[in-house]
Amino acid sequence: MRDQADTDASVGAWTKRCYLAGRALMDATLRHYDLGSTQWYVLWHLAHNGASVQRDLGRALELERATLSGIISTLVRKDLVEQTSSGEDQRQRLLTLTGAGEALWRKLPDLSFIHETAFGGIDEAELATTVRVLQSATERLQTLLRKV
Amino acid sequence: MRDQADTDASVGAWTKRCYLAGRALMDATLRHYDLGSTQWYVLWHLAHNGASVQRDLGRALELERATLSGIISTLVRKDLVEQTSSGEDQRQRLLTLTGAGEALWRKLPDLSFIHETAFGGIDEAELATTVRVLQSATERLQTLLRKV
DNA sequence: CAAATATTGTATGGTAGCAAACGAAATGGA
DNA sequence: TCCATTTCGTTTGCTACCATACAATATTTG
Repeated sequence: MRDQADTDASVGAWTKRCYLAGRALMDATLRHYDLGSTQWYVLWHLAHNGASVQRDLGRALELERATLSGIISTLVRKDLVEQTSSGEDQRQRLLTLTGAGEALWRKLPDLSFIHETAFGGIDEAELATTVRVLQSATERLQTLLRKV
Repeated sequence: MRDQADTDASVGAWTKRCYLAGRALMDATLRHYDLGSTQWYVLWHLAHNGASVQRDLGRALELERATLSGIISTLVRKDLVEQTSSGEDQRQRLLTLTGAGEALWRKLPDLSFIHETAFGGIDEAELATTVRVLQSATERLQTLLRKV
């Protein structure tokens, strides 16, 4: 018998559900192409905006340096992305799609509707409020903890 | 100079932002106690509901078997949770807080407001719709991909 | 200019999550 | 009863995320 994944354990409350459900959907689709969802975002950005310095890509996709660094290294290992030094600033790395990367991108089904469903439809005002509440709560707690 | 974490890289779109922001807040607070946010949820459940079979805990917190298994093993390693065999079903493991686990729980600040802010206030109808859309999209894509 | 500081990317180690495969135990049907 | 199936927990291997620390390079300041 096939030992398939549990279906009784979906994910927690709604932000978690929407976030992880969207990721799960993308992952399920991208598994056929041996790609992760964040890897897809990187290819997406490079395919639409052309070569990019790693720093800028990180800001655009709102990923931590360290996180992006890992993602990029696996994409380089898969020969989908190339990392060259950008002439100007010797610290920066310029990212470009390789031929294989462009070929794969053209083969991929259009996932932007997933992106929209899972991550779109944002109520920016509500988001801003939530984030502000969380931030001030963090600060209060941090202050309290420092005193202990 | 202190090499602190980037602050320019918050997280992506709003589900991601809310989900990860909530986790980040809990993690920042719990770091002082060497606890992760999901570990906190486990202690929380055990402290409020008493001993629990691992299967039931998994369903209550909506965690995958494999995910929970890992979490439990680190909590056992930290001697906060005990895993005994539940008399009836020899496959099941009964989880209880150890003395150290209860002591730690009593020391922890109340994080339920974070839980509420980050994960509460769910519009269940909207959630259900979103999840349904995502699921049918998954199925459509899976079918398409199987045919290729 | 030299020294202090900031920025960029990398590496390490941790948490959290999922899929797949496995053993052990329970259950259901022929 | 016996065999197939299901359930429960674990393990392995992967993605993704963060914090921390570090080297290398830029930039700012004295």
